[in-house]
Amino acid sequence: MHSETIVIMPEGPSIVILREELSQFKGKKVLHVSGNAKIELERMKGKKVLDMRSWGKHFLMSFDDFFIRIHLLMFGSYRVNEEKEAAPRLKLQFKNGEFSFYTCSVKLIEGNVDDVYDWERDTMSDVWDPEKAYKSLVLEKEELICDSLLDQEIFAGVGNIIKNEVLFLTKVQPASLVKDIPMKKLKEIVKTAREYCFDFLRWKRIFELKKHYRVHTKNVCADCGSKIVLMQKMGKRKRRSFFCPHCQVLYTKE
DNA sequence: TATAATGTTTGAAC
DNA sequence: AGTTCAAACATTAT
Repeated sequence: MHSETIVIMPEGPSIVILREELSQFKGKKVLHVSGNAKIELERMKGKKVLDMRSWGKHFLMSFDDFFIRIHLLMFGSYRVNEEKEAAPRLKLQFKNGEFSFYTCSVKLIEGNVDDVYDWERDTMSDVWDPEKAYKSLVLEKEELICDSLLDQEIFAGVGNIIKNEVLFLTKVQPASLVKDIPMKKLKEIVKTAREYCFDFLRWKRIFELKKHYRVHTKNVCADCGSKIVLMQKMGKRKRRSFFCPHCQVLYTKE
């Protein structure tokens, strides 16, 4: 029994890693439940975790007639076979070990995950559907592309780092309106979002993610040397956007 | 030490 | 009544 830790940067790929680390408890019976989550904890006691899945930034544990949805939000974390100082929000103990979640959102939802989630919307899923994402994206005419990329209904799992990196890779400025971006470029954004999610996953696994940032938190463009622009609260989501004003195109109505 | 960050939900205000 | 927006939540590194 060894201990594992850490989720920071809880975007979709990090939740895939979380799910993999906890999969050792899939099919196992819950012996003890504790934590300060405001749900009926007892519902899990003595029951088997039938499945563990993820959808975007959601981690899902299925039981007989309900499932638990965990969202790490901004500051959530978890530990396997060890504890932090802080009180766990949810702790599950099994014969073969235990895990705890901290400062996260925990919900108990009646029914089956398949009734709630469209797996084709999850950028990390085997059945992710780029066509579907594209069709939803083009409808968001009046949105800024930086807002649409963070829309979990379209790109479940994409977070702010992925947003900034994808826009850099596709050479689009975050303040471009969706309706002003050519169809071909929108398709490239969809494709690149998916690909970058898997690059993020690969680098995250080997603790090399930050090393590969091209624009996020950077001061100087790696490609042209221009100063990277940081806008603190861009768009309706008010998130940080980093971009190179030289390499990235601002699409406008003209 | 004050600040800010990878995110979402809630409820007030219009 | 529907939309929008700010506040709330809460941890950790810099």
